Amino acid sequence: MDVRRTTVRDMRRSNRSALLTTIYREGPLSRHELGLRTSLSAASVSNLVSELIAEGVVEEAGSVDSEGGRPRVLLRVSPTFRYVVGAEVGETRVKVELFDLAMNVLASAEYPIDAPQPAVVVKHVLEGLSTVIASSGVRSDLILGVGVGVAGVVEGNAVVDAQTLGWDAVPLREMIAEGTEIPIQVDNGANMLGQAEMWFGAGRGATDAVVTLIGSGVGAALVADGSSYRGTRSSAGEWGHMTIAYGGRQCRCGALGCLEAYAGAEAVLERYREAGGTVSATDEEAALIELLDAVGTSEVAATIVDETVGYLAAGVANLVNLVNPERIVLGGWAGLLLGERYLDDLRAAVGEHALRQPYSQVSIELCELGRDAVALGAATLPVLRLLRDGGVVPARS
Amino acid sequence: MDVRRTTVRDMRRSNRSALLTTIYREGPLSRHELGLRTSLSAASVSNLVSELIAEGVVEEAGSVDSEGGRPRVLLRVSPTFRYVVGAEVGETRVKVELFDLAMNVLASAEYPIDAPQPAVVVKHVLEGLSTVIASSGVRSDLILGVGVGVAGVVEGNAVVDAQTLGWDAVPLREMIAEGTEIPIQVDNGANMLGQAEMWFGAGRGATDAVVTLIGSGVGAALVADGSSYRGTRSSAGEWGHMTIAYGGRQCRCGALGCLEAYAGAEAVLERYREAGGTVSATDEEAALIELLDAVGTSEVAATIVDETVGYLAAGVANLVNLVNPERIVLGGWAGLLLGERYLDDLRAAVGEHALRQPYSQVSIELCELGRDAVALGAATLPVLRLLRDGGVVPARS
DNA sequence: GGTCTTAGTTCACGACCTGCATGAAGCCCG
DNA sequence: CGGGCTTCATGCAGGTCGTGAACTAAGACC
Repeated sequence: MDVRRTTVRDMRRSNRSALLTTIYREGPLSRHELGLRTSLSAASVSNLVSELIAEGVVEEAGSVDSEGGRPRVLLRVSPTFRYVVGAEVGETRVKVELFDLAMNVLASAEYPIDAPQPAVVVKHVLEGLSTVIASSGVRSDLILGVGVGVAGVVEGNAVVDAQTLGWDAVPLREMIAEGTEIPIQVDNGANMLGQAEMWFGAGRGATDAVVTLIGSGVGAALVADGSSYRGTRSSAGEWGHMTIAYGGRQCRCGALGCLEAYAGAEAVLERYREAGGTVSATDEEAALIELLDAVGTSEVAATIVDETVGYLAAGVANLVNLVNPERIVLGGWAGLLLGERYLDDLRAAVGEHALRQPYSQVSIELCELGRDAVALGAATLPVLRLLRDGGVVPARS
Repeated sequence: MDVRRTTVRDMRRSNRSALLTTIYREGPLSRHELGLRTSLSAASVSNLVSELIAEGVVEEAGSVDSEGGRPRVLLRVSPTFRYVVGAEVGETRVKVELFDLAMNVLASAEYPIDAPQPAVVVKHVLEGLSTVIASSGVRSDLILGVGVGVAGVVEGNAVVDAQTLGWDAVPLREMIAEGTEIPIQVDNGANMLGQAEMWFGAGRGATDAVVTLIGSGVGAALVADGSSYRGTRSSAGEWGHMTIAYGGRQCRCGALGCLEAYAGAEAVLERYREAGGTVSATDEEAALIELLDAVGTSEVAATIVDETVGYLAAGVANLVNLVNPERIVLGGWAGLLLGERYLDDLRAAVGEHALRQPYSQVSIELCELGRDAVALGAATLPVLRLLRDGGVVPARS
């Protein structure tokens, strides 16, 4: 099972955590409302809140008239109590951003890379960390932690397998941690983007959702009962290599008929070329835009795009049937390009593949944060830990 | 979120629950071991256990020599503390069984049905209940509850949609509850079978698993972090209608290329007939056996079976990739027939469709409880409630 | 200025778990 | 065969917690 709560002190921590999480997630709230939301007694709320205020985690933020009585004082998590850093490690760049607890970007640094070697990446992350600390003027001991989102499978803070980076068994957390006192957490980039959409984007309010990530390749982040589902060894969410066309096109993973071999941007362009279409752009994103823009004039482009929506719909429908989510978020840069133009077509096509019951319960939405939200999502890792610990910041030796 | 634990009394209930669950699931244990397992202090274990013993929930069961010290007294949940009933509502029969808490069958009743009308089913369940009570001689106020597994989608104890039974929006729990004082819980039959395999069959010990159910149709029960995953509105696990062959065979759900249209027993036999094969049996199960037995002599049969294993493997691989389970259990009568003969072939074929990483972390096993375990699984519902409540039996008015 | 309404706080109380000391029960060895 | 040893189990004092009820705070309305 999970963490056992046994002693009476654990209970307090758990209640602090519930309270703090509620304040953080559901915006400014009064003590009264907090009592209702957490089903704690007014006395306990008062008690805990005064403790949180004394520690500086929570602060009062104005008040609201109540109907003819004493006005209620609103509470919020103090944005400047601590700060967090998020880093994105992708194929082509390392991006580091520093946020306050309200997730405002205070500083940002970016380093293009061509050959993503672990040592180089570590150097850039640490360099970025120093840079954002310096340019924001935030005291480094006020930084809660650094979350790192990597384009690969992460198992317990080590990168186990990252095909696109060519990494295998890289102990990334330890490597970064050697260069700083600040706690490091490493996780899968797709999950981080999903986390960002769940907290601040199209996934807000949902507890059972799937955030899809359609770029050159295809992936997904699964959210079950309000928290990210990782599977037994953290590699859940490999949606791209789901067989949807048995015996079909060969995928770069080696198998036949994977969704990615039809709906990934690389595959879409390849299918277009095979069908006789041509694009002038060499950049994948520009090429896909070119293809999408050609739909009005080119029969071939129209067919390819139409088929792509169909394949994608089958993949989405499989998610709908299997996990019965309340929301599916279409994300990733290619997902965004397709979704902007064909979201309604996609929704309809999903209906043809999915069962009536789960289909009627799901809403399929476009992502809201664009492609650059990996660092934002990664920065939620230390925030999540803070909320889980009820605002108790572990002493740094 | 889930149930909030706030007061100090909830803590005790939660600890009782942890203790009782550990005793139930991990067999006879001494107080000392319980302390280690639950990370409760020895004093608390002693305290709680003596309470549980006084209430009759737990009993001592012999002792074991320790190395040169006082022997440890083993504790177990008293099998005769209470009793539970499980019922299976299928297309062709209603089956009711009465168990003690060790899940020994004490009495059983079965009613064949042809037209599964709700009223008839309710009558049979109630009749079965009286029968098993009478023939086992168990006092009816000692029966914790009746779990009912229905072949259809269940949302909050009401049957929302059951294609095979032709039901829609049947408030089954209320209907049964009108005829008895004993608490009723209704759930999906596939999930119940999954539950049975997880507790007593091939799923034992796994916390992230999928129990597949291959019969005439195809379904699955998802288990995440040790408990059944139901999705947002309880219809998760519709594995059979996952598209695996885009634009392929028409499924009875109306869509094209569903897994069920290839790997469900009905579809397999249909594909066999289309390919020119013939079977003499009219019963589906006998027919499938006939087909499987013909593999050695008939080219057509061999091809069909070979292809079936392939399609099924693609479906299983999709589960492996998407949810990264530690175990997949092949269940259902057709799954059992196929698995007995081709489990190794299936495992290998899954490897061709799944990613290396998650494939290496999963074990694919044959179910152990056969096809008749729905009632057993359903009977775990009241047991689960008992464990969750820490052995506190709600007073019946 | 009195009364009403709503928000938030204080405090005694009962309930809880833990650590430590103590009791229980068998083994080992002289 | 009895004292010491080891391991298991329990009783008790102490500290912590959330709750309910009484109480204070702060504004609206007449």
